[in-house]
Amino acid sequence: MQTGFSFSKLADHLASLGDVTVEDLDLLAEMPSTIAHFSSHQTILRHGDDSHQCCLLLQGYLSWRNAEGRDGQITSISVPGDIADPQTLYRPRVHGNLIALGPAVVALVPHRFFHELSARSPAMSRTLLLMLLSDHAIQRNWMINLGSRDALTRVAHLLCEITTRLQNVGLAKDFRLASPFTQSDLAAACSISPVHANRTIQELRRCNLLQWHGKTLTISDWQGLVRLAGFDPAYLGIRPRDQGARPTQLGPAKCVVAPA
Amino acid sequence: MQTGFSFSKLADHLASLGDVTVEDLDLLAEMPSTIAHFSSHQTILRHGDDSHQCCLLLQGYLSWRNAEGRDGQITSISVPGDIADPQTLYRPRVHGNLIALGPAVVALVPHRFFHELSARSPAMSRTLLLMLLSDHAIQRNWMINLGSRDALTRVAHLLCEITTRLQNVGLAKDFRLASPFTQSDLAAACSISPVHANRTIQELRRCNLLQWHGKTLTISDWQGLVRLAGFDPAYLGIRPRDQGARPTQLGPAKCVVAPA
DNA sequence: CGATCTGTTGACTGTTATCAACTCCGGTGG
DNA sequence: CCACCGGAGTTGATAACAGTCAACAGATCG
Repeated sequence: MQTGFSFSKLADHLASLGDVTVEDLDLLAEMPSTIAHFSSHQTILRHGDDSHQCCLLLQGYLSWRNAEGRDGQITSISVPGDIADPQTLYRPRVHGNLIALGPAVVALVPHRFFHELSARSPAMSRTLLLMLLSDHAIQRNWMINLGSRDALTRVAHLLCEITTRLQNVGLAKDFRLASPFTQSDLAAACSISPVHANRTIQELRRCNLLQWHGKTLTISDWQGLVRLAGFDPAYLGIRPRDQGARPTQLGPAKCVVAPA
Repeated sequence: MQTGFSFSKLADHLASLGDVTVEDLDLLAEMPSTIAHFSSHQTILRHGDDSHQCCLLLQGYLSWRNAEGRDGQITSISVPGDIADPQTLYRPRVHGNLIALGPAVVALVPHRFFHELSARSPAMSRTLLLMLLSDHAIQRNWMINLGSRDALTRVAHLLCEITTRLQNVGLAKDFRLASPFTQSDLAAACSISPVHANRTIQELRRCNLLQWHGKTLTISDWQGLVRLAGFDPAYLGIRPRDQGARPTQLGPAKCVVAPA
């Protein structure tokens, strides 16, 4: 599945959202892009910037944060196959800071490509819109997470969501997922203090719900975690895998240049 | 300004978001609608419903809630001129419960109208999209409100936002706004307990920032409230009033029927 | 004029933040 | 190879903010 850097995860993501045909997904093969690598906690987009390209995440995690660096609340997390900044397609001015959570690989795609794609394929246009709505639904759910759950269930719910979204693009097989982020990052996403995040994770470990060794997080009791979090994936607006269309073949991306 | 039930507030709202011409706004005059009145805490859309019309709020406030009735966290508040459920334009299945905050008057507009409007006017199509993005930005800001402010500044920030959005459609003149909602509603929007909301409001009163008598809330020290809340209206994506286009003339809505 | 909802107050409890210290680890440079 | 360093994880003590419970006052409405 790991054919270098490819757009297959974006294709998976789009296919899970709406009814797109194989022909639609094949249009993605023409996507022009610049591949960029970022190191942990590096700023990708700064508050107030104007952006004329989209950040398509290929590997790792990205976060939208209130402030730069390690500080500031995380308001959103992107997983591979996500377009981290779809809003800039319609309003280039960036609100908030887009920051890598651990090392990340991003494909920078000119807005023009998506606008032309929308013009050529009504189905793709609609699916991109559904992507925006899905983001919206995820945000609303984060609000509920912050507003009505305590630290333990909050962390549990976030992990359920991330895992489900990863699985939607073929990652987190066997409930084993990369965790290049720190406990403080997790705390920033759940709006709890790093110290309390640590205690919370210990509690989850003690309940034999998960293991977190090094840069790998293993969920040992998925059903238990789902029950604890009260997690219902319906809000994500995605369908079970392998029902949607898949592109006939997607080669490696046309890598124009690879800046640090 | 109160020419019966008109769509002028929607026009104001749209004009504040993007560059729409007077001709674009005139298209709204053809909007077919059914006027509906709702009483406080009445459910307008139930979780799981399929909706094929949009709820354009004419008077009062609407809330999206986690649960029906008075319970459940509020994830979003609509003010007059808002389309409460723009998501249903693209995904009819409703997530959450749309519930009136105090008595409310709503124009029910078939989805078809907005789809045809989008097809006829690219500017309107774009502006409707900007409306969606504005909702998104407001949500993100609520997350920050819940995650990084204490009860006092949380309530203050919410009141600043509501006031600004009301002023954007010509309401809340002189910082005097209708408050048909209860303290418990406010608590549900800030994710604090009703008791604590009460104490918080008393604190705001004690600081001479606002008065809340009966169903009218008066902000007596706007600058002070803004300072306390750390409120910056930039995220709303709206421009100062009276710069955008205005429709030539908008008569009363074609009122088809007025159910209770 | 009673019933119900809303607002108000006090006492108590509990979750979580904060502060501080310490360990462990990976990297870096001497 | 070792000493050092910074970041990350861990632990305990304390404090603050907010939730809960309970009771009552005032308003509103049938």
